[in-house]
Amino acid sequence: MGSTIRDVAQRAGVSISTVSRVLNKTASVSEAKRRRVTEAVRVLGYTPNPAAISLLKRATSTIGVVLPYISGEFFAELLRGLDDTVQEYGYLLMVSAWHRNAQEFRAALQSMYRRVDGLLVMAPGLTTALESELIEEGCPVVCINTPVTEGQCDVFNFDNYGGMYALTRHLVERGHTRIAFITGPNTERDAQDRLHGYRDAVTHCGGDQSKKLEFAGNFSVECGYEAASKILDMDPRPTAIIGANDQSAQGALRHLLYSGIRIPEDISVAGFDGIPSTRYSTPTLTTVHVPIRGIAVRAIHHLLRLLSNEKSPGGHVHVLPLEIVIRESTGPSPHI
Amino acid sequence: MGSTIRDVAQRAGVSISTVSRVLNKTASVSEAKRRRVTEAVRVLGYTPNPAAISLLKRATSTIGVVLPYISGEFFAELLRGLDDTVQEYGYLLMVSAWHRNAQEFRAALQSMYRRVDGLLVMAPGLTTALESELIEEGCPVVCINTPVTEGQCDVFNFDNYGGMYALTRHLVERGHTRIAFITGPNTERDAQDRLHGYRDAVTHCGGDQSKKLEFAGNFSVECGYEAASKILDMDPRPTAIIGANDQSAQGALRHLLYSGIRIPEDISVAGFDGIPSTRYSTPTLTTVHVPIRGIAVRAIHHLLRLLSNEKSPGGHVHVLPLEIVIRESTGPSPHI
DNA sequence: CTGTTAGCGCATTCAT
DNA sequence: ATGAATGCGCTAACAG
Repeated sequence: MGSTIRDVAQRAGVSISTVSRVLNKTASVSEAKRRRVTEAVRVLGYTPNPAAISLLKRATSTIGVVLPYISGEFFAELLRGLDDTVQEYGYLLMVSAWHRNAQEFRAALQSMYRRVDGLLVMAPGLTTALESELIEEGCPVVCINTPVTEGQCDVFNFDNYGGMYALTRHLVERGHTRIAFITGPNTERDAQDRLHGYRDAVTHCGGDQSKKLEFAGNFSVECGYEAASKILDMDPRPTAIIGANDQSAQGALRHLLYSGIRIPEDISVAGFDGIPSTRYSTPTLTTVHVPIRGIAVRAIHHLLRLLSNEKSPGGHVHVLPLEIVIRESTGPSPHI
Repeated sequence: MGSTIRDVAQRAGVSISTVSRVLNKTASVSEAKRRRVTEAVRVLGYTPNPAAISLLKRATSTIGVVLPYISGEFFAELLRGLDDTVQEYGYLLMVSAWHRNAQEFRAALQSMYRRVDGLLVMAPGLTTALESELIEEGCPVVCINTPVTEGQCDVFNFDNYGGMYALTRHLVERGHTRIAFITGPNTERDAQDRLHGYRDAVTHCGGDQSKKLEFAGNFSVECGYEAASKILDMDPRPTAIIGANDQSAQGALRHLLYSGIRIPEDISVAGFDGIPSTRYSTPTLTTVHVPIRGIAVRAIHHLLRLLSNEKSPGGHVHVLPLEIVIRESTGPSPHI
């Protein structure tokens, strides 16, 4: 280890260009020298220095991932999808999380500068000010679940509005009129879209529309737990609760069960995201399935295509439709 | 973007060495030139090319993370802990997962070569053959939850054996004698240690010791679900089930509830890891808490110390004690 | 086919 | 205090 191309050349008794040619198959080399080089490489355990290649070729074989946070099943699944996919193409993943503030977002972007060939960004709370910086990053950028407006980079979004609209309508159609809603962070677009989907569905389909039914949350289990506590005190009491994401719904579920409420006889609970544990919550959680892994794979494929110049960024916004996963048997269903 | 130190020098009317000196504060520069340089840097948005620095300094400000798989809450929490910590020190995280086979492990290691200053490896199924390659990686390596034997790199492990021993003993003391166990992958040391902890506790404390009570699993929810199905058919039926990890316990829980079994009146269920959702499973899951984030922080600190030559690798094995988290109220407890 | 040479962008001597 | 020159490891263009 630690050997350079020069060491290999010396050991094989050839010039460094010959070594390079053998390694990169960039020109034909006599069989004799080829074998001597190959052998020397093996013995020395030689691996080209990525920094030198990067300096020369302006490419790093690395994809940068910038996420608003890393926690919960959602991100594990996302990262796994990203990693699996880039590995297929010989790329590496550089990961950096920021914590919902512009400065850290900038820092994360900055730190990736020239360390990655392309960037995969998730920034549900992206502002136009930050957006301009994204574009100037100097490398192809693909966004996931991010409100990009200026059409400078391609985006893969979920139909957060439509998914929540459908979920809410479903509940109204099942006879619920007072449906409480636990919101996500009001700085994030996906959370806002879900809120609007809920509001519109309630309005259009004949549910109670009242701001009092909306409880401020932040996508955490804890906020769901607290919201449920307030919801139970309401009079008249809502007959259904929707969490802006699964975690807040799970928090609510937790509190209701503790309070002796029967689900769904007394109150129905639904979430959003379709994280694995919704399948084995008790009772299992009706939710809207977000194909996280699928979007990860698609986004990476798109990004790699941009890198190979097969495509140019067109500011395309892909909105993926979402499907409700209905699980409302009283007891747990056999599906896991 | 895309500007080099030469561009900055030209714009400021100085030599590149002066620019370098200003940027790195490596020598004193006249106030006038300093300001011209600073201004030029600002206007051009200049950032040094990491590849050049890396080539020159043989350092990348990057920590590599090699994990056996990325899924579930466990890894999300681990990664979050790692990322938070390295960010404090201006490092970046390069992540690569492998899927329980030696070839992918080698590939992951290989791909990190010279791209990272240090390596954080988790390889519960590490064999001695692979271990030797780890050592030759050419950069400091710190392991987590990995059976390193040759004492060449430092390790932070959990007391998997002791934790499971304590958990099993706890159940025996509560009157259980027939305790079923859902194992983890038999290629992984942590899973084996947990199994041995279970066996020894049963033996020492007076439970039924029978291989028939052991069900082969692989840390997944699904295997727990299937194992529970077989366990229910046993005669006499076990009165308790321990999953080698929380996910398999949750899978078992899921099946039991579906089958109308009351927990814990009919059968008690316990897991291992203490992932967040054990707090809002129904009923909440008794488990052994593994301080994932804590170990992530410690391991990174240790690795960074190695990098700064404050310490040299001594083959130290740190075994962290584990604590049982008992949650066995019939209904969910108010703690979330 | 093969060896020599010129940079990639930068920190670092070495002169001045 | 500052500029010129060297080289980190490598590929590619250039001569043979």
